[in-house]
Amino acid sequence: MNTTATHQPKFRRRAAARPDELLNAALDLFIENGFAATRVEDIAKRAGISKGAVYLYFSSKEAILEALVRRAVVPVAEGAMAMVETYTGSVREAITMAFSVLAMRLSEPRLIAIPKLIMHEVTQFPELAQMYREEVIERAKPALVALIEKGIASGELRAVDPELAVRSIVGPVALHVLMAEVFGIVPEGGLQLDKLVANHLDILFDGLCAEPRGVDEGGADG
Amino acid sequence: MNTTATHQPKFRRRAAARPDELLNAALDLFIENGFAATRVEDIAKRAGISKGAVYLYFSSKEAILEALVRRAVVPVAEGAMAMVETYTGSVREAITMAFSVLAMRLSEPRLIAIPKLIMHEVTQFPELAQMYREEVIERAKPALVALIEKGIASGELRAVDPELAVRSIVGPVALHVLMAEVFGIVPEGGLQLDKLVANHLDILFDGLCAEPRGVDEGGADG
Amino acid sequence: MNTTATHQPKFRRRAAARPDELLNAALDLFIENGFAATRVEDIAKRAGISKGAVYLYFSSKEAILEALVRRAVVPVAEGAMAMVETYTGSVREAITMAFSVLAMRLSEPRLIAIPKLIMHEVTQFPELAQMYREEVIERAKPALVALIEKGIASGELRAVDPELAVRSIVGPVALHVLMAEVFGIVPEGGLQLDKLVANHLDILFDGLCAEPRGVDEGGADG
Amino acid sequence: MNTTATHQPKFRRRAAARPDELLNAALDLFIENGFAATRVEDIAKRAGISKGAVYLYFSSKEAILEALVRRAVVPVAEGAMAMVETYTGSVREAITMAFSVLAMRLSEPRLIAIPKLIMHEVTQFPELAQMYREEVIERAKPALVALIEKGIASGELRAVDPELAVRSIVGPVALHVLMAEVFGIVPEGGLQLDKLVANHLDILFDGLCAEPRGVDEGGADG
DNA sequence: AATGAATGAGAATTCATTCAT
DNA sequence: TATGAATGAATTCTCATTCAT
Repeated sequence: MNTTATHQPKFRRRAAARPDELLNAALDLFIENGFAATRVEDIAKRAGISKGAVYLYFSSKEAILEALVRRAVVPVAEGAMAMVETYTGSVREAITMAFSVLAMRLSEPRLIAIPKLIMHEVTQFPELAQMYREEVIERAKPALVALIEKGIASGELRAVDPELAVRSIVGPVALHVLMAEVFGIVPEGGLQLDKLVANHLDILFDGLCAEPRGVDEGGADG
Repeated sequence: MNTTATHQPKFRRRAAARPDELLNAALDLFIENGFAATRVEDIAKRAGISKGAVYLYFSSKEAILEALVRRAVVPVAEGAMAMVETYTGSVREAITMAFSVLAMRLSEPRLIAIPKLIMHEVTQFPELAQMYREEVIERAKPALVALIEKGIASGELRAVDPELAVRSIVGPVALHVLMAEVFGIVPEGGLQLDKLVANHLDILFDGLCAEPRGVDEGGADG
Repeated sequence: MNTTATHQPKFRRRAAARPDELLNAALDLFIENGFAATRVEDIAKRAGISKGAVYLYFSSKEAILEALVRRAVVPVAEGAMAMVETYTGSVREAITMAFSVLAMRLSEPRLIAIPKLIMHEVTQFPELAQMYREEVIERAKPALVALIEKGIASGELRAVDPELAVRSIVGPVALHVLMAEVFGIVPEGGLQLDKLVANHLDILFDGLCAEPRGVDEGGADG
Repeated sequence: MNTTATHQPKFRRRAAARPDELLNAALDLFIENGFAATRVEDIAKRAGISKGAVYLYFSSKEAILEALVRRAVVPVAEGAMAMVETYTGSVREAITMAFSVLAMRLSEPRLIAIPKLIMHEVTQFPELAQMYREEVIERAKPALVALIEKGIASGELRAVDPELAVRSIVGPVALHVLMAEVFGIVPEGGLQLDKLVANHLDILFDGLCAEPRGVDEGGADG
């Protein structure tokens, strides 16, 4: 937000910081109570300003929701899949690495909150889902698909359908998080995403079946 | 409406059917517009009765939602995993069979609608999620876990973490449906759940990796 | 409102009478405080119902204003100038008669209130003025113009511009009322519209009449 | 905007002109949108200053309206009817002359705007109407009444009621303007006040003039 | 069992006005 | 003088729920 020479205005009250503070406050409350059940006044109060002041920064409650998603979407879209595209070494390593990053991100409550929020409000505001799809999913998915295609071409992977394989790769992690967030099904000891990822990658790459493999069943636990 | 000469035929006399008709109407509307945006009067109108009459059958709008979930939950919970528990033959066959049933169910709009609805409204009504968890998930999951444990014990499967493996099994399908329902990401030609399932089971059982395998049957296309 | 057989529903609360009661209440308050300063709740209270019930009958506050004007406009438009069109005898008699009717109408507070209301709110709701113009003015004016034209043709009146002469006929009465209503300039003893009309007609006709004049230069065009 | 190196020129330094600039801006906006629909910020923006600065010059929005009327009222009241009072020659000439001045004034949008504004806002701010009455109407009217009385006394005019005759004189012009301003009824080719005045005076005087009549019954009362 | 008129709490939004800078 | 961020009172409209009929 700052450019280089840092002695940012201090007069102008704090107009510059406000929008972000408001979005943070709104995100907290939307997560907690949902969009509909959150009153503009609540957002204002949590941000430490008055109800009216909110409208100095956002034209409506819905505009807050939209800005929230947009703000979250931009950085993800930017650097997100860069690493996958520039991987060196095996596909297995690349995906493993990607997952370690993904797992880390999914553990940050304020990041995972955005897709969750979209899930909740998609009925009322389909444009949010569209924005998320365009900015995040449609960028990340091709990167993974390309990765798989390269793996197949190089002979590292079997000839599976790359598009659908992406579901097999990402789905278990998504479900794990969803179960926790929506249905409150959390393993003892917390999400333990790393454990899930390890188990999942093991299955993913080497298969569930024991027999056909000559080598190393080794297993799931990290 | 009539006052003195009263012997109104009033074709509608199947009061017993009413609750179900109301739930059907409500489900349609909840799916379409979400719970909050659906007015009780809309439900009444679609069910062909008056707004006031709704309250003869349900004590509140929320009670309708709850009844909706309860109604959907019971049959699923009952017969659902029976087949898995009584499987004969290999684990691979059992899971494949289970998936073919699951895929069929997920294709029925009125069935998939329920977990979707819960996803949307869980913030407002956590008890719905709890009910679903208790009645559906907590019954289905142990069945699958047991299946995997048996497979491991019999040597058919490698020694993975059974709890987490369930995510690897179900996750991709869940994600596929979620992508379609929430983000509108539908493959050309429709959901094509069968194709996804085939590809997924192939990966699941035999792994993505080509090399270690002696046999490569080439995979994905169903 | 009634058709012939009169034993109107008495159940249905009193839905049939409500809109009119509401309009009456609204008119009173709009006159007293203006449109903007009248709260919907005030209207409801005066009509003896709740705020919410107002919206069962009118979709918005503005809709009330519009209905108010429309209601007032219809009957005026209907029978209003019929008498002028079917006059027998001299133009002087016809206009004199018309004025006696007009004066009577202008004395009814609830009738004069409508154009006053329009005057006040025309800036916010130009469509009201348009409606009034189309329904009332554009019907009444041609009737008077025609009357004058006939008078000129028959030699009873001098050759003045009929369109503009209408202003000379109606203007003084309008101004009299306006002065009273807007600026509170009321002659001692009340409006005394009859006295004004008598004086005005006297002036008007002894200028309009051709006879006493030796010369008739034909008048109006500058 | 500047922070440390402060010697802002700030070209605007004619504080003395500000109130008038504000009133001009306000008048424009009040005419266009009405008092209620005009925001203080709009006035400020049009006057080229900040919202807050408005309150350095006027204590409230209402005070602006009041000042507006007061400013308009003073000059009119001062020189307005002087000419009528000092007329020489016939009453007919004096009134004709007065009308030519009046017509000119009524054509100036910013002058006619004031009584229009009062008309619109009189319900909310009756004191405006009172001010206008006292300062403008109550000065102009007596001048005209006196004029007529003199005319009657000198035998130039018939014995009409002078007070009421003023309505006959001014009313048509007022109505003409009102029709245009409120109901949008404008003759083809614009207001054409001169044409109306010519026609009106023709009608007016050949009724007011005593001469052509053989008999003078004296007229007006009832 | 059924109606639909009526209620009233509740929330978003606007804008005149204040005040720290 | 001047700014513009901040305030908060005020008002429209919605809709779940009740109840007289």
